[in-house]
Amino acid sequence: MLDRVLLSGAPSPELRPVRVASAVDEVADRLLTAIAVGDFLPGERLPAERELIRLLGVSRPTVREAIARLQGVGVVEIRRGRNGGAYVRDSWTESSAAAVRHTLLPRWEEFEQLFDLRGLVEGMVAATAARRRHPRDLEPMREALAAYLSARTPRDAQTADSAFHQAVCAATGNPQIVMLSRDLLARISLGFPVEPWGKGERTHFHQGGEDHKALYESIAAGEPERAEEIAQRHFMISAEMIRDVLARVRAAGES
Amino acid sequence: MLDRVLLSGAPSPELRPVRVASAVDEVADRLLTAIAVGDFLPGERLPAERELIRLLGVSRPTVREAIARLQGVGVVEIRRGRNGGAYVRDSWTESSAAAVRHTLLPRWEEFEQLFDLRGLVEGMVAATAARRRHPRDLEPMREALAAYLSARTPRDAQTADSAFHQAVCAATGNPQIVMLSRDLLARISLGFPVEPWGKGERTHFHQGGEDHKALYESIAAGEPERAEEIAQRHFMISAEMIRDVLARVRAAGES
DNA sequence: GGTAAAAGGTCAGGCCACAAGACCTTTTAG
DNA sequence: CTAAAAGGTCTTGTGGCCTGACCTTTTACC
Repeated sequence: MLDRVLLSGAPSPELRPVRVASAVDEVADRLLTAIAVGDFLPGERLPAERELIRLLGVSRPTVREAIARLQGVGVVEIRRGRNGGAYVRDSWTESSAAAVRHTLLPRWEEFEQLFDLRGLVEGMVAATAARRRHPRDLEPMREALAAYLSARTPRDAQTADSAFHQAVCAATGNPQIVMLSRDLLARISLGFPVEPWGKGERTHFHQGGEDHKALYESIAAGEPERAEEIAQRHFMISAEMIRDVLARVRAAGES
Repeated sequence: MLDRVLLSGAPSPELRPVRVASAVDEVADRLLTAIAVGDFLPGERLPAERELIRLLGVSRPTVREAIARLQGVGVVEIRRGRNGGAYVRDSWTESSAAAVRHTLLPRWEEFEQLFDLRGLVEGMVAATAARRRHPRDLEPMREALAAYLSARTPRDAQTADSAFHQAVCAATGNPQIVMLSRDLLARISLGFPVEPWGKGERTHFHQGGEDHKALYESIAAGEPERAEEIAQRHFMISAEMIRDVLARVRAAGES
């Protein structure tokens, strides 16, 4: 009802102007999402152009322009010759701080809402996983947890962290939930690497380990309320860290 | 991890083939969604072509082809002359039963997952609304509830129902939640009208009234657990009805 | 150390969906 | 009866994308 007044007389929110996503837009978005979600970690190489053509089903110029955009924002670095390709840059937040300021800060309110939503959804996911958990679902969680606790490098920790949360989602037995969780992660991470934890945040890192352990136990024990509470708090802290990073970026931009 | 094996060697789910949505696809999808969500009820007329051009920012041939598709599936009926336009057909499920069978049945598993997800999400929404409710948020809910209880025609009930659930979402204070809820509704309703309740389902209708009343009261009283339980059950029942309708369609198709 | 393979870099030609705009036809309110 | 408001039709122009061939750079491997 309110929409009808707010949106310039449009009888439905669906009738807002259409933004025909071009193929280049789509590919650039996909690649950026894949990087943000952690499918390609800093230092790793994206598939070769001709491989991406095959995977994505688009032409080479399209892929090239998409990659050129990522390069333009400082997300990847192009190397030529054999073993060349688009390499994800280390800690690309710093190099693209300017881009972050221009892209993210104006939409900050939206990000706060997304943080909130993600906390709620992941809480719900954890509770549901605790209710429906099946013995065979616990196995991957145990594995990921072990990998996380024994991780030496931030990269390993990140991979294990991702695997763990994915395992929790999978334990709900609903693929749509996995997709929703992944989508939220992508929308939140579009501006910065998955876990923007520099060297100083190792402490949180370990606290995160406690969180993961407690979350696993509450799910394994079938305690929905506890699982929900832990997950929600966990993702709140995660959001808090990103806020800190952003605050630093903002400060750096104003100085 | 598993994805890397399952998806034909793709290193990331984001690298599946791109489907560049054409402008026509997008517009047709928007219109169908708007109808499915109940922004345009049976018997009502869509905005005129030239109006849609203005709203959607696309060219006339594009709008025309999109509308032609809706006509092709039997969703709208075109009338010419003054006061002409695309009118939403009454009970278009029946007229397009064949389309339903070909479109929906193959994806039935996905729909079951969406029903499940919707129940969980709406439960979470209700609980959150109960926790965060603000006096000014309760007003629209009361209004919609009153409208629902005093509705004479199914159409009025439908409008009020939609307004009520939207008000609950709004009470969470998070616009992203409103969008998520709307998106889920759209994805579920894409095949059939919002509330596929024929004359025989009036009983459920009334029970729905009880649900709405109880939901409002638990939110107003600030009882998250009760609100969550009511909402979840409410949407489970809703899903059950759609299952019934589909079962009937399937039976009609096999006979 | 040479060479071929594997990557990125460049370019030209052709196609198709879409945008813009003018104009025709049908219906109906007034 | 007439003009307005709708859908129906057509033409023309353009931009984005695909195809495909070829060039350049680097490096693994013989």
